[in-house]
Parts: sequence; structure tokens; C-alpha cells
Amino acid sequence: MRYPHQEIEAKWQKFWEDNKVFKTDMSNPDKKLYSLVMFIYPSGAKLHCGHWYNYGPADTYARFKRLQGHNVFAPMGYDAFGLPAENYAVKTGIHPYDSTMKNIEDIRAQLKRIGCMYDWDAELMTCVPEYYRWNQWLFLKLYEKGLAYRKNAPVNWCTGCQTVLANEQVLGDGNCERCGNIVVQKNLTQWFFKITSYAEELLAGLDTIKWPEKTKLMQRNWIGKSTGAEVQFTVEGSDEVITVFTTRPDTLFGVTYMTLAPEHPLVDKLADPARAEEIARYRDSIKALTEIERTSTTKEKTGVAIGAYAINPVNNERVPIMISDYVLLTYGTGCVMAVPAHDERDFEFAQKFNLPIRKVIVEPGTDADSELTAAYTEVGTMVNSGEFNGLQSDEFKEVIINWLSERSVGQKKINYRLRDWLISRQRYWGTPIPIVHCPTCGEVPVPIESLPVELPYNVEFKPTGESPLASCHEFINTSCPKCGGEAKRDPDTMDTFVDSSWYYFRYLNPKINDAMFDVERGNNWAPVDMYIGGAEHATMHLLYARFIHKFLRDIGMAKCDEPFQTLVHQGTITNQGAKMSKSKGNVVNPDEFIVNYGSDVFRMYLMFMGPYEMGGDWSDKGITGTDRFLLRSYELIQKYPGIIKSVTIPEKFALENLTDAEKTLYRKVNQTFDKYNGDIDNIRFNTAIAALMELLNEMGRSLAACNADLQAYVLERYICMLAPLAPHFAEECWEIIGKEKSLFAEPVWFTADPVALVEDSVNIAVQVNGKLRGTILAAKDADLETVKAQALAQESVRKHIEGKDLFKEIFVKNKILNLLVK
RNA sequence: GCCGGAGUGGCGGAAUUGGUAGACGCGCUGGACUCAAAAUCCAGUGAGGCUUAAACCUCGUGCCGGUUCGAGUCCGGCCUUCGGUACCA
Repeated sequence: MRYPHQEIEAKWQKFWEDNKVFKTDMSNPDKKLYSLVMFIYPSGAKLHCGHWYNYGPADTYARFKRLQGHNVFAPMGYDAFGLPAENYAVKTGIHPYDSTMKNIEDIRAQLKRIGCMYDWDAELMTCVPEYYRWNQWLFLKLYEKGLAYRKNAPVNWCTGCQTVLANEQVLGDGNCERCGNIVVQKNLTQWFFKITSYAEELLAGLDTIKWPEKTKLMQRNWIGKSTGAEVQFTVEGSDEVITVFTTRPDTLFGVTYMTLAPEHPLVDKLADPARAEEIARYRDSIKALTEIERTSTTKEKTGVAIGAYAINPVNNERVPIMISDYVLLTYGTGCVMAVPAHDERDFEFAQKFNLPIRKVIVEPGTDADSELTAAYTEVGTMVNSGEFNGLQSDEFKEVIINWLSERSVGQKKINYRLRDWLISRQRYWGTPIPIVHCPTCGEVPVPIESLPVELPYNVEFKPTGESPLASCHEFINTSCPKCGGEAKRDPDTMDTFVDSSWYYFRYLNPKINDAMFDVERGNNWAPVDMYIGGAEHATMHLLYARFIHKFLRDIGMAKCDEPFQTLVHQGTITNQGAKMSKSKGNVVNPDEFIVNYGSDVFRMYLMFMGPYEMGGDWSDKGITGTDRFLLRSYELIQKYPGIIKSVTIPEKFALENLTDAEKTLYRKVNQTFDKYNGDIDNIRFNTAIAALMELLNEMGRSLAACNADLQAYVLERYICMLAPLAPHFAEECWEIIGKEKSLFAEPVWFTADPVALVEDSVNIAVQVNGKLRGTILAAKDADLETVKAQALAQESVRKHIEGKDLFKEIFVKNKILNLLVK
């Protein structure tokens, strides 16, 4: 008989909701535990397996902590601004606000059917002025501190979304992270947040948080710290100075030419006018290339000489200045000193253009005159470096930096690969940027008291490459806050990653209307203790949020240094090897499983499939296993209705008073409890469930033969352990055995009896010459002599030893006896 | 190219510090129940050899080598695959 999951699940969801069981008492931060999942984008599609795989297990963790007595806060909300809603409006004419609100309604209903312990009073959405005005406030605070600024720069332009993107939002193949269309470079004036000011701290902070090493490594690489020097080269016949950044100042004597980024402003100033045409032609030729082509490591080097010469400060040598697209304007100073002997790219370039290659570091085991067939980039002995010949190159590095500093032609320098965060978007459905452009006063921030700058409802949605707000007269035309004259608002909106960079604070008191968030609660509840979400945000949301958190701390709004103390990424559930997506048509709809098996079975199956962080390929093959497991549990528990009322359960049982069957089960339940705690704490749901299955199998064998006190003891613990994994089911069972209070309303947890964790006899493997020849059951901690005697009594062991010379015995207590014979 | 993860039965996957490989589940096979089927329950199930059967033997954690009494686990060299990154000076 199938247990009535539909009834049971509806019953307990109603109970939890009616009784506000999961409303968190925010005023009590003792034993607080902030458990967060990345909030949901309210698309028009239904919740899919990926959502369930994120939210179900995360809820299991939160419920586990609640049963353990923590004051758990687990909110859910909507990341409600963003392009899909606007693209949908372009296509259908349905306003993003209307479609988003409708989607939120639908998604809320679907979320509730999962049966998570969300505190629905803390729900928030980012697309309403009550929320986004604080993005504007944040913007103005950053602006005030010089950390929000506008500049003209080469930026990523998505040809599909018709807007600029941050570097983090361009995929490795040069396509848009969101829509997959090609991203091109454009020079535009855009708003940036100065995340680079926090580069060092963002790097250092990684050592203080419990995040997957993989993710931390990705952030480290993304920040890309490199230590070296800046060196100034003068230019022959000019007052201009070329500053280069190099990690290899030890190779300065090997410089044979300079390379500038083709777009570098110095090029026009320095170039020989006779070469102007050639330079223009070169610039044109690379403009036609896509970003991928231009940055491909396999592309052959190109470039031209600009007819000017730089002077090397260490030896006053005159070297030609080249331009080449392998030098990027956006990294370092946009100028490179070229040392072909000791840099692979320079080597390749020099070979192609017949530029001199001068060795200044000798590879150990070779000599100064041997020809280089490739750049030598390791440590060696200095040559051709004047007075410094004979030094080791790594020591020389320090020496030359000091030498440069003393002469004011260079200094030690740390450089980061991280660029500032481009936050403006030429789209409608986002937070308006609170800046007014005045013909007389220039760029003027909107006064904080005039916030919010509301997003107007009536606009034309056409992806023209310009924000739809620009053609909305009632919005764009305004008066200058400074001089009162006619002025225009900034037409752009903010990247939606601004919304998500501080939402975890807003959840704590989402209705507060005189501050961005409740600072006191923030100090009590931050950081988030457990954050669960996808790994795809490693260098986007998860980096931005850390930056904004540190900024908020610096303006006195937070005490802790990091937003997310522990981070876990759920793996990806694929279908036939491919990521599930609507366009591929391979999305698995959870609905039929919910109808046929119930929410509890479905979430449990997702957890049982394998390690949470690995994800895996979808198959519904095994779901009957978890279904049968709950069914068998249900049938067993139904045999003991109200048992709790007729017994008194001791905290512990004395082993000596138990029968063999009782002893076995008593040990098993305690051992399971112990393992279960460790497993859930470490997000190993699959093995926790396996342990419960083992326990159920043992209960099937021996529960009926136990005394009633022990039966109740075992059932109580068993149901508690099931509760985080199958919450509706466990509430029902809790009631069946006679509990009057809901388990989640009145959390209960236990401690394992340490005595029961230890077995009094153990299986010991007996090997002969390393091969398993038998096992024996011995008393715990039995010594070598006892075990050996038992082993030799076994025919299977003895026959491998007889007639041979036993010369060594290796014995590991309670584990193994290895007999070596000749 | 570089950085990181992963390769274990027919399948998903288990295996403290090196110590009985394959827990748990699916599937499959046989049996019970049934007029029959489904569901459920019980038993078996890594491969091969030998045997009426049991016992027993050999091989087995991507490949090749090494360390060790003993390697899925440690070391060296590869292969496959999935992520990340892409001339970062």
C-alpha cells in the first residue's frame, strides 16, 4: 500500500504555514544560523530539476540545523530584474513588470510545493522601488568615495543583448554569458565600480572563508596578482615617457625593442608621420578581427614599427618601438618591454620580424654563446648585463628594482588582472542610474533625499543599442539638482549583479524603508553561515558580493569581512550529457515525479543519486528505490501507533541488560546517528541516506524482538534522522508514534551513546603474503597471539602456511594480520 | 597551451590515517503470494576457472611503471573526459 503522500504533504505544508513554524525570531541571534540559497530568477518557465537540486538539499541542511537547536533563518526571494523579461516584452509586448509579477506568483506557488522551511515573511524582490532605491543609494555612496566613475574605454558589447557587459560576463569563447551571441569590442563611455581598489583584500580574504578550493582558485586567477616593477623608458627626441610593467625586471638588459598596444594614445604622439598610413592600416586590420581571433594564442604575431625609438634606462640603448595586437591596452600600462630571449611571445615576434635576440640569462648546463631555439624563462646566471654579470637572475631581480628606484626610473609594482566592474547597461529592466547630466554642471548625482529615481512604466521596448529610457521623455528630461536648469537623466540601468551583491542583508528585514538594510540585524546575522548555489557564479556574483560587502563594512554598515562564510556548489544535473535547457528541449519536469511519488521522495532521490557537489546525468531509474524505502519505513512505523505514550524512554540503555538482538539494534541506531550527523554536516546526503537504509534493514530484522522502551527509542531517532530528508513524511510519522507537537515546531535532537558506538568483537582480515586467506571474528583489541592462534586454526589460512617458513607477522589491531612465509 | 576535478560491477555510486574493494540503491535471476499480472516479501548477483554442489583457485578500481608485508588510496609517466582560463608582459 502506497502511503498517501499527497494528503500528507498538503497537510503539513498547511500546518507549517498556518502556524508560521518557520518564521525566524530575528531578535534572538544566539545560536543563529543563516542558511541561504541563491535567489531565483523568475522566468516564465517552471521550476526544473536544477532548482530542486539546489533548494531541496539546501533545505535538508537547514532543517537538520533547526532540529539540532539552531535558530535558523532560511529566506527565499526573486532576482527580478534582467534581460529575459525585457526580451520577452520586445517579442510579445507584455510589459516586463507585468510578466515578472505573474512569474513570481507562479514560482512562489511552485516553491511552496517543495515544502522548504522558508521564512515567507522575509520574501523580497529586486524590481520594486523599495528595493532598487537602495541600489541607487549604494551607487551614490560609491560615487561619493570615488568608487563609482564614468570613463571612456574599450568595452564588451553583446550583439545579441544590445548592451555592454562586464568582463566577467564574457565567456571563454568570446560569447555572451547570457545569450551566447558574439561579443565585440567598442569604445564607449560607461559607469564602473572600482572593484580593483579591493583587489588585494579580495585575494587575502579567500584564506579566511570555507569555500570550495576550486572556486577560490578561480577567484585568485581572476584577480591575477603579479609582482614586478614599473620601468620608465625615455623616448628619443621627445619628452614623452613610456612606462612598462614587467614581472621580469631581471631581463632588462635583454630588451631589444618595445611593444605598445595598437590603440595606445602614445602611438599617435610618437609615431613618425611617414608611417601614419601604415599604422592606420594595421589598426584597421585588427579592428576587423573578433576578440577570440585577436587573443588566440595560436594566431601568428603581427605588428608594425612606428618609426620611433626608446632608450633603455639600464644601458642607454636605443631600441625600436613596435605596435602589436598581442599587447593589450587594458592590462598593465599597455606597453611592454620586449625581451625575446626570455619571453615566448617576444621570441616569436622577434623571429618573425628579424629583431635581435639577446640572451641575458644562461640556463644552467649551457653557455652564454649557445643559440636559443626557444625563449628561456627560468632562473639562471646573468650575462650581457654589465656590472651584474654572474648574479643569479632571481637575486638580481631585487637588485635591479633598487637600482631603478634609486635613479627614479622605476619601482616595485604589483599589478592585477582584475578590471573595474562595468555596471551600466543600455537596457530598460533594471535600476536607473541616479545621475543627471547637466550642460552647465556636468555629471551631477541625484540627492539621496530624492531617491528613488523610479523606473517609468511607459516606454518603448526596442533593442536599438540605446537604453529605451533615452527616448522616454518624461523620464529622461529633468532639472539639474545643482543649478535647476534643464538637464537629462543618465539613460542606463545597472547590471543586475548589483542587486544580488547585498540582498542577503536585505532579507533580514526586507520591509525597512529608511535604510538599505537593518544594520543591527546585519551585525547579528551576517555572515551567511551556509550559502548554496551554482559554481557558474564563481567570478561574477560571488566576487561582486564580496566587494560590495567590504565596501559596506568600510562605510560602517557591517562588521564582518566576508558575506558568505561557507559556500557549497551543487553539481549540475545534465540530461543525456547535456546541460538542461529549454532551447535543447531536454528539460526534465519534476511535476510528474511530485504527483507520482511526492516531494519528499523526489528530493530524497536527488540527494541519493550521488555526491551533491558532483551532480550527474539525470535518470529516473532509481527513484523506485527511495520510494520503496519511505514506503517500508511507513509500514514499519505504522506497526507502532502511539508507542511513545506507553513507555518511558531512558536516555541510554545499559548494554548488559539487552538481549543480543536488542544490543545489535541499539548499537546500529547509535552508530547510524553518529555517521548521519557527520554526513549531513559535510553535505554528504547520499551516504547519510544509505546509512538510514542500513538501519531500516536492521530494524526489519530485529525491531519486533526488542522491548517496547527500546522500540520507542529507535523509532524516535529514526524519524528524527528522516525529518531533514523527508520533512512531511517525518512529521506524519512523528504523529503516528504518539508525539503531540510537530517536530519542526518543537525541534528535538539527541546525542549518541558513546558506549554503543564501540563493538565488542571485530572482524579481522587474515592475509598470507598479502593475499586474503580468511577472516576471523575476534574480541575487540585482541592481541597478536590470540588472533594468530585463531587464524592458524582456520583451514583456509593454515594450508597456505603449512610446510613453509613463517618469517614475519604484521599485525594491526582490530584490522589485519598479515603472515609472511617463504 | 596552462590550471583544476573525475575515471571503481550491467547502472547510480560506497570505501577514517595505505589495511577484507564493490556499502546502499537500481537492474537482473530464482522463489513465495496470485487464476494471472502488478505491487510486496525472501534468496542470489564483479569476471573467469574447477566442481553434481560446496569448498577452493586466478584476475579485477582508465593505462604503464615504482614505493610497501599490503595501493582504489602514496610517487613518476601517460590516456580519456568534464569544468575554468586564453598572448596578463
